[in-house]
Order: sequence, then structure tokens, then C-alpha cells
Amino acid sequence: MAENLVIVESPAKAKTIEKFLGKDFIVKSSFGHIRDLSPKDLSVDVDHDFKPQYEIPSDKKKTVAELKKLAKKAKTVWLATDEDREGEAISWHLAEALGLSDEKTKRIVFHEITKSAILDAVENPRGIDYHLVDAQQARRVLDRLVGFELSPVLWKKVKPALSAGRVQSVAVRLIVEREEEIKNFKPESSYKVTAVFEIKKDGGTSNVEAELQNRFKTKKEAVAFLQKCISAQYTIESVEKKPAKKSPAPPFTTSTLQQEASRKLGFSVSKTMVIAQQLYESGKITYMRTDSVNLSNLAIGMAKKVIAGTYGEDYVKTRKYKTKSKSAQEAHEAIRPTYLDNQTISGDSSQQRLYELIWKRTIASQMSDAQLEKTTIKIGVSTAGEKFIARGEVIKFDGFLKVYMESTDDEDSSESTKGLLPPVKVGEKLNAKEIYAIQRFTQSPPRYTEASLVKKLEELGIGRPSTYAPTISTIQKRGYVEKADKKGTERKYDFISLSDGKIKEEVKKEKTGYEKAKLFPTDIGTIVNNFLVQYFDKVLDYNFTAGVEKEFDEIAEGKKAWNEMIKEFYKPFHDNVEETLEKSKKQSGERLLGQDPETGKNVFAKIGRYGPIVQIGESNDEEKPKFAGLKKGRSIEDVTLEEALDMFKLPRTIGKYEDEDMVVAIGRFGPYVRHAGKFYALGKTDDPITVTPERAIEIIEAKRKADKEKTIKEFKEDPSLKILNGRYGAYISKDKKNYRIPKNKDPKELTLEECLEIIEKAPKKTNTGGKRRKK
DNA sequence: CAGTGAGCGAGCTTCCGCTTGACTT
Repeated sequence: MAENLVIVESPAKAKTIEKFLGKDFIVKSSFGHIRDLSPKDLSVDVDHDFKPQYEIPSDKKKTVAELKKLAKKAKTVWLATDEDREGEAISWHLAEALGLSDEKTKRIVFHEITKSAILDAVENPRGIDYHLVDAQQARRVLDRLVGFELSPVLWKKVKPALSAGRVQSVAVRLIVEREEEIKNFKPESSYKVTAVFEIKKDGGTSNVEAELQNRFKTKKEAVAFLQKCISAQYTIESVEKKPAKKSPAPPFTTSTLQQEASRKLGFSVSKTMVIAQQLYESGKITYMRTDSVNLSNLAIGMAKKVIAGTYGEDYVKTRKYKTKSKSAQEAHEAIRPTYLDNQTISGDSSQQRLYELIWKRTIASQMSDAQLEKTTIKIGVSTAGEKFIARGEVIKFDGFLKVYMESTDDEDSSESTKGLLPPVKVGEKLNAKEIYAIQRFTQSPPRYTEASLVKKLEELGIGRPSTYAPTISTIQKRGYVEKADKKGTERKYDFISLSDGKIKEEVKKEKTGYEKAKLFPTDIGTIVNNFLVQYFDKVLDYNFTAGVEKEFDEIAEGKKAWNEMIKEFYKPFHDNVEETLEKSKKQSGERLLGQDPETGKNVFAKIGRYGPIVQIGESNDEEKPKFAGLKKGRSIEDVTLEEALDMFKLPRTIGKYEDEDMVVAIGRFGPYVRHAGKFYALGKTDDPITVTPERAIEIIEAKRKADKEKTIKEFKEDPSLKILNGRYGAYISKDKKNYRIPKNKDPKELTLEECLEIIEKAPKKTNTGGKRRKK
């Protein structure tokens, strides 16, 4: 029997470490935290030093019981959780929950999973750092108090089931405020002038584009300049050559991996994490939730060998990266391939592409700089003071660029840097083939993508590698934010050209403002945010987290008691909650659209119990007000009176089919046709106000066909029971309940008796474990 | 999920961070 029990956080890590430690050690995992505050109530005693009441969540009971059993048998228990605030707390909770005595417990840490690092850790055990544990308790309790006191304020003042928290509310704020900036943005235009010069080389001529140093504010100025150019001579005034270099980006952290996978592969943040998890579990990459850019010496050595072997010694440059972010806790290595000599792996295409990205980034980070030569040619105009500038860039030595180049978020960088420029001399006269002025517009700041939001949150020190993806899904699930594409609009611009001594003025058209998979605030998101910013500015402050992190550090250093820190925060915060509940009004975001021409009653747009609605009349009128849900894509902000009045034309009976009425309306899940007691969703392009009976019949028939294809088997004896084909394969449906079919049965061959037997044996739904489902 | 919305009132919702399966329709 093993004398030593080692406990780590992740099972994949446990497997690897067990190999290094030999047969005297058994290595198990805690699967993260094993105790937490109850999800049902506050579980913090605000009247008695904020004492937390911890419990073992139901899905962790089995793990804890097993660890307890093994711990009892072991002589020594090694707590090897991560060396950060959360990891230290996990060790402490383990010690408490498993009832470990100080004598038989040793705390060890390592930052990389290599044999030497682990053996070294075993040689240098310590005790649990209670100051660090306290810093975690402060973090946990603060988040609970903020979340569980702010959310109920929203239930009362805005809408039930909403949520607020230290991280998610700031994420929503960023998106709402960016939208505001975009709305208030007034584009300004200027005229950019470009000349195409002919340069004579031995034998032929080549064209070089040069841009005028300054832009013109008005069309008039631009035209005036071009007029001066008609009779101008162009002379090269200077040629400047400068060496430059580019350095590779550091290895991936969770946040930079999410950004690059989004830019280069088009992955959503959650997709990146799912794929990375698969690569980690199959041993292909190191841990994927990390804020460290550090590589182990082992990895650096491997990289050096691979680079020298593949590209040559000249391409090797060993680099140690330091994390810039202050909030980083660096419990792990950077994300890198486990074996750098594997440039590719087996797996599905997403896995291969993500792996390749990680491989390239890691290898490039250990390669030499790229050496460039930048050339700037200045060209004078005899009839004007302005100068044209031509820029060129040549790569003298490619270095890391051979493998990898980081992408940027800039959508259209108007840098007009060309490759190699032809050799020219100062004093040389040039011929201008064409000169044109083009009207350019300033751009509003871009809307956030999932990945650029993660980047921003990381910069603000808000959230952790393990929470970036869940936070983004939370704010979408709550309906604060939507991921959507935005259609571009057509814009006219001036184009004035000079060639053959003639000036031509044109107005051209371009598409602008097209955006893909960007984050837009919803009406609810905007209303909730404005409310929170107004009444809870302290918690919503972009620097709130940075401030409390500083205090957590003081607690970790033993300079401050954790419940003192919480007390100082809680008193004013709680008073503010009480005062807001008392004084603030219900936030409905109500906007008066106008009057109904038929009745003269007011028409409003506002937030209803289930989302944005339009309303005719007021609740103190004699007649009840009427309501209608807003169409998808429309908001309180931009819905018009005409649109609102249209919606009251619903429900609309549009005709008969098979002797039954077809009624069109908008419901909870969008526009639909109701026919013979059944609902059929309208298509994306169908408008419920104008949809024809012919189209409605088409929709009904299409749905019937789809349902038929979904049905694998029906039974005449019992029409309530059906075997259907769903997202997860075949299943049995009866009385609106679904049952899984045992794997060894062929769904097509099942008899009614067998089906009823499966239903009989199906485990009764219990609501005790884990999350409860809404009714 | 099921096609509402006022008002009445009971009973519900909610946080962040650490980690994977168990389970779904």
C-alpha cells in the first residue's frame, strides 16, 4: 500500500505526476474547490465577523469521501494544489474537510510539471499559508456579498432573475459605454493625397506610390493643391535608410490564446477553451488556464533543439518572458505543446489548428528578431510646400517571422508601407503619372468582440483565466449583451484625380461599418448598467477590482485581518443597498413614442416582465392597456410609433387552411403561425404584418415534413408514445417527457412493450443534486 | 421552455473561481 497520498487539482495533472513519483506515492485530484458557501443563501454571518458557512457541494461529496478514505490509510498527505490564493485555499479546505492533522500533512508547490520540479518540491515542504487562505476568504466573501445583495435590488427595481457582480457588471459596463461612444461619434473627413511616380530604372520604368505628408480638411483645399500640381516638377529631396527590428510575442496565456484563436481561426472564446481542454487531457499541451508567460527550462531546451534543427543556429534566441499584468498569480507555465518536436498532431481539424497555433507561437518566442530595413523617400513639389513621402520596408533576416506573426485588432490599418523601393538618388527628377485625393473618414472605436473584451478585462485586472469564458456566456445568458453581425451601410466619398494635366471630380460609393460577431448591449443591459452606475458607482468603477486586490495582497502578507477589510467595505455598501431600495424608482426605461391616432392614447416602449414591449394606454385608464413584445433586433431606443402600432394589429387571422384558421402573432420565441392548435415559427425574412396565407401554408407543410423525418417510430396502440430522433440521437417521448434508449438496443426495432419497460425503469428525476432546473 | 405582460402575492431568481464529467432533446 502507498504510504504517501498526493492531492492536486486536476486529474490529468495527477496522472502525469504519478509517473514521476514512483510506487510509494498515490496521486489523486480534488477537481478544484471541494467546499464553498451554500448557493441558496448568503452563508456569510454579517453580524459576527463575516464568518463564512462552508459546505461540501453535492457533486463533490463522492470525491471528498474517497480522498478521506485514502488519507486515513496514508502516512503522509501531500497537498500539492496550485501556489496561488485559490490553490492555497483548496489545500486548507482539504485539510479541514479530510480532518488532516498538522503532523501528517505537508504542503508542496511547483510551477511546472517536470520531474525535477516535482522532486524538488517534495524535498521542500512547508505548512499551509493561512494569510494567503484569508486573502482568498476575503475575495470569496466580498464577491458573495456584492453579488447576493446587488442582484435582489435588480429583481425589485428592474426585472426578476437578473444578476450583478464585481466582474460581470463591469464587463457589461464596458460594452454599454462603448455603444454610447459609437452613437455619439461624429465622423470627420479629410482628403488624403497619393501620387504615383514613375521611376526610370535601367531599361524600364517602375511605379512608386507616395502619400502627401499632410491631409486636407476640405475638398476645396484638395482641389487647389491638385491644381498647383498641374505645372509642378517633382524632385527627390532625401533618401533615408534605417535598420529596424521586430521581436516575437511571448508564449500564450489563456487571454492571448483566446485573442489569437479568435483573430486567426475565428473561434469563440468558449470554443477555444473546449478544444484546449481536449488537447490538455490528451497530454498534447500544458495547462490551458494560466496567466503566466513563463516557459520551463525543459521547454526552452526543447525549443532550441527544434529551431536549430529545422531552421539553423542563426534562428535561435533564448528568451525569458516576464508577465506585465500585476494581477497575475503565475501558478502554471505558459500554454505550450508538451513535446515541441511534434509540429502537428492527430485529432480533428479544430484541435490540429489550435495546436499548430500554440506550437508556432511557442517556437517563435524562442527565435531571433527579424531584421528589417526601412526606407523613406521625400519628394518635393516645385509649386507647393507640401512633400510626398514614399515608404518601403525590406526584410534582411526573417528570424521568427519564418514561423509566426501576431495579428492585430486593427480592422483597416491605412499604413501604406510597400515592399522594396527602387534605388533612387537625391536630386533626381520624377514624373507623376497620376495624383489623386480621396476623402477618408475617421472611425468610431470598434465594438468589442468576445476576445477583445477578454483583453480589456485582463488589462483592468478583472476576472481570471478560468472565468473569462464563463463571464462572457453569463452576460449573454442574462440578456445584457448579444453577439451579432452588423450590416454595413453605403457611404459616398469624393475622389478627385489629376492625370494628363486634367482634374476630374467624382463621387464614389463604398461599404462601411460591416461588423461580424460583435457584442451589442440590449435594452435590459443598458437599463441595468445605467441604474448600477448611478447608485453603485464604487463597485462599478473600473478600478474597484484593482483596489480590492491591493487589500487582498495586504491580507496575504499578514498586514491586515480579512474580516476587517470586509467590514470597512460592507458597512457603506450595505447602507447604500438599503437606501437605494428605499429611494430609487422602478427602472422601466419607458419612452413615449406618441399617440395612437384612433384612440388618442399614449404609446410607450418599455421593459416588461419578459423583456422589451410596446404599450398602448396607461394602467390607470378605464380600459386595460394593451401590450406587444418588441421584434428581435429592435430596441426601446429606436422603435418607431408606426412599428409599434403595426404590432397591435396582431394577432391577425390571415385565412383558412384545411378548414382551420391561420393566426399570425409574435410570441415569446418570435413570430409564429398558429393552426389547429399547433405553433409554427415564421422564418427570419417573414414579416408577421405582411405574411401571406400561401407562405403560411408553406411554413406549416415544411414543419410537418421535418417532424415526420424526426419520427423514427409510432405506435397505433398508444399515440402518445413516439420514438424520435433528436440532437443526441434517438429517444422515446411520452406525455412531454423524454427517455433515453439503452445503447445496446436498436431504436427501430423497439416494441411498445419494450418502450414502456424503459419508461418504467427510467430513474425518477431528483432535484437534489447540482443545479435545479426552472419549471 | 411555450406564445405572457396591469394588479394581487407567494416563491423563485443571484456572486466568482477552482475543476471535470453526467446529462441533456
